[in-house]
Amino acid sequence: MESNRAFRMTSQRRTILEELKGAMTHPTADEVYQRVRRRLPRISLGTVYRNLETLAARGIIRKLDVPGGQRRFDFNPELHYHVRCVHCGAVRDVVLKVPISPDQVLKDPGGFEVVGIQMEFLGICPACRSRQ
Amino acid sequence: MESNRAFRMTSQRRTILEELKGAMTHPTADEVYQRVRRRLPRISLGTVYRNLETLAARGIIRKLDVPGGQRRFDFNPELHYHVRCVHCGAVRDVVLKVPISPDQVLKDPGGFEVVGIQMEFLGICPACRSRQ
DNA sequence: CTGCATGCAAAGGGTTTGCACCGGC
DNA sequence: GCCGGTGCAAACCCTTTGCATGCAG
Repeated sequence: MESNRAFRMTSQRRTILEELKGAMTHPTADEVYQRVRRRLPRISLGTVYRNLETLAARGIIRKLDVPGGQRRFDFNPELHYHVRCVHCGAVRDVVLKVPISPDQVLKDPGGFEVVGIQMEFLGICPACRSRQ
Repeated sequence: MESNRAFRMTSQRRTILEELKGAMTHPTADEVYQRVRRRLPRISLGTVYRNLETLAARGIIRKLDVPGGQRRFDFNPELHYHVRCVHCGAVRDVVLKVPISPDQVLKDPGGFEVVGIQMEFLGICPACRSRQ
């Protein structure tokens, strides 16, 4: 997860981190871009993507590869789980009763060496519920 | 899941279904296209996409929205789970010991009305394991 | 015949990348 | 000053769509 290559804290990178930390919403790259642009109007979307990628590769933030949707980013790099609103795509953290492990639930791994679970809950967020 | 609009069994649609049934690999749209093209050389990729979409909307096949990857299609429309190879992306069915429900594992849904789980196991497929 | 399905090609959305310049350290 | 980071724009990949034509029922 960590690399030894030099790592420069540019103003762009710092601002991206700050905005990501300030957002509880697990924003998409474009949402991060829009927020950061208010403070650094000349930043480019490419820079946002490159930084989110770099920060995720170093384990500073977490990349959420949403099934069939836009990628989102999470300031909290610790392993945890999410609910995603099936209407608007909003993502929020959830807490499990007990940790879940593959061999707890898996009967037959079909010849694969299982190394993890990708799990996400689907739901309807408060805003979308009241909107109906 | 079902629609009342007329549903024509064209040769393209039939061939796509047959090839999907014959493939145990949960192929991507392009993989289906390549297979079908051997039998119907003039078929277009757009037709494959449209048919896979239509068939999924009618519950005849299942669309697998893979996190951070290409969409895949499953001939079996029943709810079941998959392992995905983190190296080559191959997908295979797995069997669970017991069914899993959201409120079994979820402590705090964070205000969401939870309607489902999206779950996928990650692993290394036999082919990639022996290749290492 | 009717109107859904097709082939083709162009457009679309999200993400990545090549390149010359910029600026942390 | 070195070399990683940036802005810009073009390229990229996968998927969707508009349109005229084809063909199943």
